[in-house]
Amino acid sequence: MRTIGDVADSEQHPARRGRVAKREAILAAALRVFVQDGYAAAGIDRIAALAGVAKPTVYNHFGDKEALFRSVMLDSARRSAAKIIEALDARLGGRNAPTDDLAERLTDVAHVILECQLSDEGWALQRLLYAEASRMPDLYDEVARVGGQPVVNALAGWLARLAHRGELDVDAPETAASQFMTLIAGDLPALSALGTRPISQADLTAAVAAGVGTFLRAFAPGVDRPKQTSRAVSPTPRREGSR
Amino acid sequence: MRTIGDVADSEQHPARRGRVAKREAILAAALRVFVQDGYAAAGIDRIAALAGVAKPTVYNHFGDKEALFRSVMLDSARRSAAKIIEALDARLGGRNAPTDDLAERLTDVAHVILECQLSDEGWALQRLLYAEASRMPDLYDEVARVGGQPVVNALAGWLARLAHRGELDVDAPETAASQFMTLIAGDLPALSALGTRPISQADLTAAVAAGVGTFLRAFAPGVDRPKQTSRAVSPTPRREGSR
DNA sequence: CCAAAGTTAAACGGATGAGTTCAAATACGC
DNA sequence: GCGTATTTGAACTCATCCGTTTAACTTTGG
Repeated sequence: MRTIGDVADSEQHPARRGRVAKREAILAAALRVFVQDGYAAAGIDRIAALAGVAKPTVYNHFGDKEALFRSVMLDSARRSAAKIIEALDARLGGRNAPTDDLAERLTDVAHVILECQLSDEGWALQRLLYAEASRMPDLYDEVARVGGQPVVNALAGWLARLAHRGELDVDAPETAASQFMTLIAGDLPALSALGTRPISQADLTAAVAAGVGTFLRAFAPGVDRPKQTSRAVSPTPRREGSR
Repeated sequence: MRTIGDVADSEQHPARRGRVAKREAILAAALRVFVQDGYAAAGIDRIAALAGVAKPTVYNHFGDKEALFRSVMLDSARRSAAKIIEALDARLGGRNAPTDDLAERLTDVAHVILECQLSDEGWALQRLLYAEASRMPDLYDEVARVGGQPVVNALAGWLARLAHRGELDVDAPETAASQFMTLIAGDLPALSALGTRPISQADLTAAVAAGVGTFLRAFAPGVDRPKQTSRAVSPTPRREGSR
C-alpha cells in the first residue's frame, strides 16, 4: 500500500486570530485534503493538522465529516461561480466590446468559463460531487443552484442581449446558454481524462473553436431556418420494434 | 450512521460449475456491490457472499480489490458499448430506414444511445469512474477506449454516410458525432441529479428534442454557411488584462 | 493578579475492512 | 476405494479512522 503523495505543508498556522479565521482555515484545509484523497480516504486528523487547529475544533465548527464536506463543496461552488460571474461581468457588462467579431467574443467567454473547470481544483470538485452524489443526493442540487445556475443565467442574459441586438438567432437563451457550455466543454473530460492529465493549449483551443464553431453554425443569424423543430418527436418505440 | 439499503439477494449460488462461471458470478456481484456502495465502502466479504463463493476465491481470481474494480469497470464498459452498437446497427445498418424525416431518425438514435446512460447502472458506473479517476488515472482511458470510442465511431460513420448522401452538412464526422452526444446528453446530469433521481419522460424527450434541434440547426444542409470558422481564435489573453 | 471560557493535544473506544492463515471438505487421479 | 491437490469458510492480524473524552493550557475580562 502506497500513499499517493503527502500534502505539501504539513502544518499551517491558522492565518489569523478569531473564529471566522479558523473556520476559513479549516475549510481551506478540508478542501485540499478532500481534493487530494477523496471523501472516504480524507482524515479529519490530517485536515485539522493542515489547518493548524485541533481535531475537536473541527467537530465544534462543523459537527460532522459529512457536514464539513457539504460546507466545503458549497463554499467552493459559491466562490467558483462568483469568480466566473465577475470575470464575465468585466467583459460583458462593460460596453467596451473588445472586438466586433462575435466568434472572438464567444471564444473569449468560453475560455473564461473553462478556466475554472480546467483547474485541478475544479476537476477534483466535480469528481467529488460525482463520487458522493449517491450518498448525498441533495448535494448536487445545492451545488448546481449556487455554482452552476448563476453562470448559466449570466450567459443566457448575454445571449439574450445579443439576440435582441440581432447578433444571434436565439429564441431560448437558457437552452442556448446551456448548450454553449456543453459544446465548449464536451470534449474536455476525454482530453484531460477527467482532469487527471493536463490539456495542451492546442487541444484546448481546438476544442473551444469546435464548440464555438458549431454554436455559431446553429445560432448565427442571417440564414433563414425554421425557428426550431419544437414538435417533440415520439420518445422512442420502446426497445427494438424490429419491424 | 445508517446503511443505504442492503443488496436484495444476500446469497446467490454460483450459477454454474467451472472457473469461468465463478469468475462471471464474482464480476456480477462486484458490479452490484460497487454500484450500490461505491468503491471504498464496498466490502469483499459482501461481494463474495453475493457471488456465492469464498473470499479467498475472489483474491485467487483477481488478486486485489483494485484489480477486481478495474475488471468490473472494463467488463461493464465493454458490455454497454456492445449493447449500444448492436442497437445502432439494427437501426442504421439495415437499409430499412424507418422514416425519411431526419429529425425523427436522429431522435431515435439519441434515445438508443441514452438508454444506456440513463440506466441506474450506467449512471453508477460513471460516478464510480469519476470517483476513482484520481486514484487510477489510466482507468478512464481504458474505459473510454473500450466503451466510448466505439459508439462515437459508429455514430460518426453514420453521420458521414448521411453527409455523403447530402442529408447533412458535416465536414468532420468525428467532431459532429461527439457534439451530437454532448448535445443530447448535456442536460441529463442536471435533470437527474447525476442519476440519483428519475427523469420524467417529458423532460427526457424535451432534452433530446432540444439537442437534436440545435444539432440540425448547425448541420442541416441547404442553408449556405461558411464551412467552419476553423481559424482558431487566440486562446485567451491570460487573466484579466485589465488594460 | 486572578478567574472563567474556550481551545488544545493526546489518548481512547468502537467499529470496519483488506488480505492471510488454517483446518476441513470436496473433487480427482490411480 | 485411497491419496493428492485444490477449494472452501471461518477465524485472525493488522491497520485505519470517526468521534469523544480528559486534563492541561491559552486567552480574556475584572
